[in-house]
Amino acid sequence: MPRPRQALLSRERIVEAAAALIDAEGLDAFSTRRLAAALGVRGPSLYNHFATKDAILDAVADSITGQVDVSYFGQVDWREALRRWGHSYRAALAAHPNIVPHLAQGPGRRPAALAMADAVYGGLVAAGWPPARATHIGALMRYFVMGSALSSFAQGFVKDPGLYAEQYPHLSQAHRLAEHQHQVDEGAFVLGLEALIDGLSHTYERVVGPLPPLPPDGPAY
Amino acid sequence: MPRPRQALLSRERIVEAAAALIDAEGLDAFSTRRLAAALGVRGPSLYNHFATKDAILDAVADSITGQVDVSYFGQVDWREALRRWGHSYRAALAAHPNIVPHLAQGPGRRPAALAMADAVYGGLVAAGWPPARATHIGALMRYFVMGSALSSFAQGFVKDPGLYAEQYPHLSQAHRLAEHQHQVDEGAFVLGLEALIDGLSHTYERVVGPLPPLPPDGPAY
DNA sequence: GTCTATACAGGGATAGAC
DNA sequence: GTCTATCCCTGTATAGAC
Repeated sequence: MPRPRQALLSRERIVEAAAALIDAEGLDAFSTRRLAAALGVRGPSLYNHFATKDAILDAVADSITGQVDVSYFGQVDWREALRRWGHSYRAALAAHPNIVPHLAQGPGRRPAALAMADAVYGGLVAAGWPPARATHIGALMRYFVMGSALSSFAQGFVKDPGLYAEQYPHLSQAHRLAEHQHQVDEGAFVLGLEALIDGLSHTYERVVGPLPPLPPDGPAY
Repeated sequence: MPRPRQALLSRERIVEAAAALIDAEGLDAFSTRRLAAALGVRGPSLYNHFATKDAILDAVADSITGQVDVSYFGQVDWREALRRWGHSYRAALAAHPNIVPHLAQGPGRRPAALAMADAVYGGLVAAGWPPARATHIGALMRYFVMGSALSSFAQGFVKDPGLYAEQYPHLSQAHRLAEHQHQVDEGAFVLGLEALIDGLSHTYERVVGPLPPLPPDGPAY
């Protein structure tokens, strides 16, 4: 099948198939040859569209980051924007847990990651945060969401109860955690996110000035 | 060199050499053959001491987790213990940034990680936290420290200013960040850690009861 | 029980033909 | 723009020497 008049591959098709393969079989199963096979093509053909395997992974990561909603910044109070961004960010990663390990390794040159950082930074500065603090808040939120996604989708505690009995007295019930891992992850994430927002609100009042009370279920303001 | 009367290898020597190799050349350069060469031995010899390459990585990861100091729990106020644990945890990871990506993928069966989780959980419960919340707090702190270590030691923003100009209006100064990445990481980590502790203190007061004021530089209590 | 030699299947990436 | 052929490197299974 040499040189069809209509190109078989495109960056979009490759990214799409790569995401599907990683979602279905994990990062380890993702090889250039397997990806090519899924596209009805031979391995080296991919190199006409991407320079390296890593570039393909970056593109997949970026397409996921692009799904994070940062539109809240500038529309609602920064506390609420932070909350919604955190949930949207985590949800985007949760939809593709298998590439989170790659995603976590830095914004690098991925445009969507930079656009996200830009929106968050701009929104916080517009809300009154000093630029240096705005940078810090964007970073620490990323830390928290990334760590949460990574740790959550890695299998946490092992199922075997015998592993824990006696050795780790306080964790004797830990095998139960494996069954409820999802609830734990969710609970830990929400508790941490709310604690962060609460703590940052106090920092804001110390550094910038008083904050308006949040309406219980108010419209954008 | 067949069968020396004194064994060349031991689990300790392997773990030590593996950590050194990873620190020096990164996770990618870590192959069984290269590790064996560093130990004056051939690749397959390692399999007399570890079942898989991954088991070696787990052992390295565990030895690093083992350096985290959790002795504060039960000795000082839980807020202060959380603070010191966070710093110790992060420092341990910062000393070996290159294996953090592996470390981040779940406590799995690594004894030191379990011992750490046990100590934290026990300390928080002893301090009055309900068990479910104690679990959540241990998890969310791990999220934050892991995310921080991962994102920090991944190269964050790229050095090239041209990449940012125009495209991301608020980040136009971002190339400066690359130069000061370390300060940003440190500042973001401290800001986030303090916000978390502050926010959790309020949760404690809502859920458990009043907290004693912290002495400015007090002894253990 | 500890090492060496050998071998295999699979990986990422390149060169050159069509 | 895709192919084939090829290179070198990887993890690890196995068999045998001591």
